[in-house]
Amino acid sequence: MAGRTRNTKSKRATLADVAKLSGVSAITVSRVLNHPDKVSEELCHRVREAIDTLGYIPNQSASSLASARSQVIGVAIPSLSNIVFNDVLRGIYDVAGASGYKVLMVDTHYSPIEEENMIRTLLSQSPEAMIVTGGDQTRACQRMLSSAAIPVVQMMEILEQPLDMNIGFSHFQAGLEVGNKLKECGYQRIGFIGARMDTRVQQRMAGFKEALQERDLYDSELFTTTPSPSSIALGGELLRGLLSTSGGKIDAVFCCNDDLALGALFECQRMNLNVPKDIALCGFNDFETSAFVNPSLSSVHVPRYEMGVQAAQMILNVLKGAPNNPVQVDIGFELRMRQSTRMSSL
Amino acid sequence: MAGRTRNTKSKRATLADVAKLSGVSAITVSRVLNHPDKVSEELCHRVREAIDTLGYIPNQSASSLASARSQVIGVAIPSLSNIVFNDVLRGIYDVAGASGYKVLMVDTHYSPIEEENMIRTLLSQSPEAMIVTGGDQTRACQRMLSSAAIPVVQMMEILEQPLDMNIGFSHFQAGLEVGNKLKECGYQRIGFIGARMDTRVQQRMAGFKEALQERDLYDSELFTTTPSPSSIALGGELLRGLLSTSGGKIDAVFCCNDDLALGALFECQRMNLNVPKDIALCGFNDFETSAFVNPSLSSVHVPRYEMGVQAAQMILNVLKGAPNNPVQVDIGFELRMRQSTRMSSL
DNA sequence: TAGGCTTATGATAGCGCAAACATTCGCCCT
DNA sequence: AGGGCGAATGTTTGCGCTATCATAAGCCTA
Repeated sequence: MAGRTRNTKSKRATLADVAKLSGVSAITVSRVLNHPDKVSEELCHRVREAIDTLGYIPNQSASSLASARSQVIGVAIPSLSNIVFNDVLRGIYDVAGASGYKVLMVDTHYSPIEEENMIRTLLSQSPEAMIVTGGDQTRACQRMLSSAAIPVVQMMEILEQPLDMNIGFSHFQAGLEVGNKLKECGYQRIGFIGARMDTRVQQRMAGFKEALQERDLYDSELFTTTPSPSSIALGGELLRGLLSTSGGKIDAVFCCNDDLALGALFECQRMNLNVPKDIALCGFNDFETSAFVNPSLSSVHVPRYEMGVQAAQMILNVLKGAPNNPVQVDIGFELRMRQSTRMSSL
Repeated sequence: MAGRTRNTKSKRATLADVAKLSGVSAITVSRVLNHPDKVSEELCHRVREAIDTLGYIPNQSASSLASARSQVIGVAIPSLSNIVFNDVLRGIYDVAGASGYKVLMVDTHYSPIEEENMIRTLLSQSPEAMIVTGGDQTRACQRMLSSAAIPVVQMMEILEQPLDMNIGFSHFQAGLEVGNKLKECGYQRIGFIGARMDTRVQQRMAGFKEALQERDLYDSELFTTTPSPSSIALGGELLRGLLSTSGGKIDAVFCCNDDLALGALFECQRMNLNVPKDIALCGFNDFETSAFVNPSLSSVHVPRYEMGVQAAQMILNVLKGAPNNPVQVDIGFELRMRQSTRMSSL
């Protein structure tokens, strides 16, 4: 019905309406809402009653305009499909929400151009702070963010030259450690499958490659990548492709994320390949499924929720005027080696 | 750096600044941005140059206040952890974003009380429309939504008495059909495990129960529920519990969602129970994993992304003044029976 | 008891923008 | 040539709120 009756001009109640009804000035009503300690209990009570009877809801636009405080934190993530960002978002929402901030989130679809436009849109809402993903914003976008003169957190990865604050971990290092681990396990013909290939995946791959090169185990033929978005289905396809082009002589594969890894695992099962005997698999991100699937999937665990929480906290600290807020936080990662990489001999 | 230099008062440029620099009146600049067809090409160009050099970004609060149009659509979902809502959100974002609307999303944590507060907050942003989940808002909340006099879509389920517009499907019917299907397959000792037990899960369970009762197959001992949020881990636990309390005499289990179902499946594998020979499993929501896991998991497919898309479209239609916009849409569902319920005899 | 202080409330102004109305100019028609 | 019209631009006003300053009343101290 609401949508149907918009013509009936029962204008939304304003501060002035509440003021009139409760017999005080408008500013007093404002104070009841924003600084109740500065108003006598009796008036406070009377005003609140008026607010209730009128169903008054403050107009945040007017408030923002008058006070230059929007109570909004802008967040830009590259994808809503990727569950990884979901967990981070949840952390941000939980912390920001608890402090009365609204979160205005945009999805940049992994495109710096789109990111620039979306961030411009976000900035038009006068956010008090911004949380963005990674460091490959366009120059124009970085300029906008800087001249907005608000706290900015770049998250998900550790950057050499952050715009302002930064939280994440080294994807290169993570890839390197996975590579080292697979070497340690004694695998000899080690492959890689990657999808989307955004900067973070590229860094993981670079680290992984470096680890393999160190013992001359790197074989470019065993590295398969595609710009397509990753999915379980794609993981199966990439694995099958890798097996066929390499003549099947592969004993371990690092998948750039758990979507691909699970897809690869399920595909192996359908091909009657034993994991890890015939082929070992390692993923990245450590989804809940990975710990429970059989065989359980080795992966790199990242404290995503925690990262969102801390990103928001860094913001709130600055907004509250905390003096020595950390500027760069390495939240780390953790290799979780499970059955999918256990050597049969062990 | 941005966060550190907020004191340097290089105030953000305003319309007036742009107007002065380009030698026109403020309203002309406004028109260049909002109704460029009403301004001569030459002026348009000059103004845009000034906008670029000043890095002008409009103040949406001021715009909203002056024009009574916020360009914001409010969305309330019960959980960010539940991937189900992710897909819906994505649909909403894609459609709303493409039409220049911003989405302000809140997470109500499955609590009507919290929902009421969050929706109050949302309404203070003067959204032009709202999309909320389900129909169990508090009375106060429903009153707020109605008196906001904006289009409202309640989504995820079909409601008897929607506040305004409504899109979803019948969870009762879905549960009923799953029950009928399992009966058809010849299962005799049929159980149910459910988590969270929000209204939609309750409806699924009710439909399922009705289907079983019809042939006297309902056994309350085989129905296990918990208010805890669902997870893969929990699915395993619930299944183990069900097997132990029922003395193992169960041949099929309907899990209220795919998290639980996958957890149950993995647990069966660890207990060396053959699915579907020893026990059949059916989930709900049809995650991508469900189609690829081995054995593949029967589930109820729901067009979530599509639902988000259509919810947003219904909103946009009303905002554009379309005359006969549908008020209630049943988006349906589809049973996808896979290996986890295939009788060995078939 | 005067002076200064705090506490509670109010009056005024202005945040940045767009709606509404006003003005100007050139053009067409008769 | 005069009236009428539309396109292009400008002026004024006010959206609803809060920052700022002003005021009034009470209270303490010396």
